[in-house]
Amino acid sequence: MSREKEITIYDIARQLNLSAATVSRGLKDHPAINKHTKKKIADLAHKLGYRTNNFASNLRKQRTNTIGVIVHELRSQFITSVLSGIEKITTEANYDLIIAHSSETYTKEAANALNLFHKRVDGVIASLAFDTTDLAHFEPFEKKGIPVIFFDRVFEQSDGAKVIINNHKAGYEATTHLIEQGCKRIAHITANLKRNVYAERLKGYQQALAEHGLKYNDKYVIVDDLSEEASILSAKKILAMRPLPDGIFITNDFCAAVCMQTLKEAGIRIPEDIAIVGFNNDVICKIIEPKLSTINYPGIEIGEIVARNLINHLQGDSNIHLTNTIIIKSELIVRASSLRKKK
Amino acid sequence: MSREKEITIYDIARQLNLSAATVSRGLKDHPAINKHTKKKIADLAHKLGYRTNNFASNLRKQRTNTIGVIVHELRSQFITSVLSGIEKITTEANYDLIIAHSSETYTKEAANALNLFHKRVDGVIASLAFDTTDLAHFEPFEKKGIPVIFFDRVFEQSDGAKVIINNHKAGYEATTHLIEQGCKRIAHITANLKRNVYAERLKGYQQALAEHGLKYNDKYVIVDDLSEEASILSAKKILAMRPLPDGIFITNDFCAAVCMQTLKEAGIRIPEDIAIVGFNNDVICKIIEPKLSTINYPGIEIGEIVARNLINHLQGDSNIHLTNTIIIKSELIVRASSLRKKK
DNA sequence: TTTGAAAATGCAACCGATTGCATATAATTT
DNA sequence: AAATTATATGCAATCGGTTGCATTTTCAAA
Repeated sequence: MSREKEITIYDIARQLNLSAATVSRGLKDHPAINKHTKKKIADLAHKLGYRTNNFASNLRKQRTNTIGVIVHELRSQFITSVLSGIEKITTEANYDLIIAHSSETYTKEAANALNLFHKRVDGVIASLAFDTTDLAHFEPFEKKGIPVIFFDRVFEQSDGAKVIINNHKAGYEATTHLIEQGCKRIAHITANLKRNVYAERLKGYQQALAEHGLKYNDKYVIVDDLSEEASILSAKKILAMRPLPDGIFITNDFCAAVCMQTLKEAGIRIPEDIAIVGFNNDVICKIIEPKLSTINYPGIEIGEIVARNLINHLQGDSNIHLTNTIIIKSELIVRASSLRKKK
Repeated sequence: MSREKEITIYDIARQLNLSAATVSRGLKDHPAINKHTKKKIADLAHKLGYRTNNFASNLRKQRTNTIGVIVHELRSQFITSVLSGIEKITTEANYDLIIAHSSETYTKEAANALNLFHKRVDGVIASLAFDTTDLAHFEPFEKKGIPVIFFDRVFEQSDGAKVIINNHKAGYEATTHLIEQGCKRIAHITANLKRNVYAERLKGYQQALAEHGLKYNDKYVIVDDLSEEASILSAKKILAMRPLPDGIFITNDFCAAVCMQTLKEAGIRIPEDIAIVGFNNDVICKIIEPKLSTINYPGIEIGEIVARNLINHLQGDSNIHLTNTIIIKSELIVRASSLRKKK
């Protein structure tokens, strides 16, 4: 069944009475090759159903034209948006993608990194797992000069390249908005504070409170893992608080949606009793009742920018190590879940 | 920076006074190699930081250990679940994955197929775009004996391998459930009827109506593209129907969620005025108010089964062409959106 | 000690595209 | 027509692992 012989440049060369070198150059539009020769080569290649052998080519060129992507989770609207942006750019530039996910564990993340290293990817794009506390598993890449670029979940203090939003500012704006809507006791539901994104948002939340003369209270900060079960638990903790909070800034839309639902079931009116702001601008925001205020975090753009930068670096058009941090614009989107006052 | 020389089996061979052949065999645990020699090779390889060169290996072996996946859309809960299942299995079996998405267009799907063909994937997993009406773009694979296995969106009449659910039965059960809840005028919102999944569900819907003595009415069937905008329009069409339907079977949860919301805004009570059943069992079902009844379509399992079958075939453990259709169990999940009667 | 078989290892030809350098051919200048 | 310069093409080594077959080593049986 698979007995058809593969066509190589040697077959083409023989039939046209040329050398393999000429065919190779002709196929990739080398300037030294005559136009007519190129045409003949291209025509015959097409006729014979020639397909280039990337392994031979990679072997010789010592490059793989492959980019590795490590994400913490696949089943997330935000992440798939980012991936879709990355895919668009890398495909255009003729790079392959190997996508690996760590399911939020350091161990799998390190294993994935090692695997990509052995696969000899030309570059890596990564977003860190919950419990990753060092970048040792990325050192082999650094030693070999293989560029690694982080997005979203990063180490802000490291000097690696990264694409992020200003999480501090986003947290500040979300909280300030709640204050402006008249909230006095604002809770915050977030995730593992080892991760920059959550730590920064918390700081923004704290700063907003401070600037508006509200006292920061540990008890109003809940850390969970953003799963459905954890979100229900978090909502129950909120319900048990005395006095009850009148506003919550939740670091993730899905988590916010689940909380909202649990609160509603307990008879809380939103936004009248408790106003809520989420994070990410997931499609879920517009489906839940009332619609969820949130921070718009543009996944596709992030993906495109990350990929573009990596590829420019690989092609020598720019250097990642110079522009070490890129900050993408994010903004507050106000919807019904937090809107108490008419404008 | 990237000046460190790559270690090859020749380096190891030289240092141990062995031939490259022995090192090659030793590294892959060939039975003809002495245990002690193997140990020495493995130790030195590790010490020198040797990493195998897959291109050289692939070039020689004429296999890529790569599987191509073509899906119609990345940003879908169902699809990412499937991908996550595929990824699990292929990673365990040490295969790489190239993921391409067609954005629901035949043109991109064909381009992706061609690309994967040129990349010489060992096998292909695919789910078709809305407007794909033939499988001509998969012929090159067939000619070369490269296995292609379809899931979800397939041509049921083709004799290619496929993994699906019984869409006819699912449509029948969803509709029958609505009838049992007392619905008399049941509408159906679906997508491009060229796609088996939607065509079959429609047939199931029709059969259920017929068996329960309800007349089938063209006007109650709306075809859209499942986008947010289209779903809102569909809901408006429902609202304009006279008499108003009292039940809707919607072929996709996201679409159902958007419709439900639009209907609610128009003052319709769910399930009292209109009962609704969706499809897929997306997380969204449990977040929307009232919770959405749906058909459970287990993405991860589908992905695992598809991948497992393909890999078994590639490794000669079984033959895809023999077991040509695999039907996965799906089932109705009843939630508040369709529950009118107490049990 | 000799012999035969089993166990280990080596030889060398692949796989197919790339590329620095040399050579041949054509076009241009003197 | 000879010399000079472009323009085209070819030669051959290279990338690194694999594998059929030959050769060597080891070890038990004769």
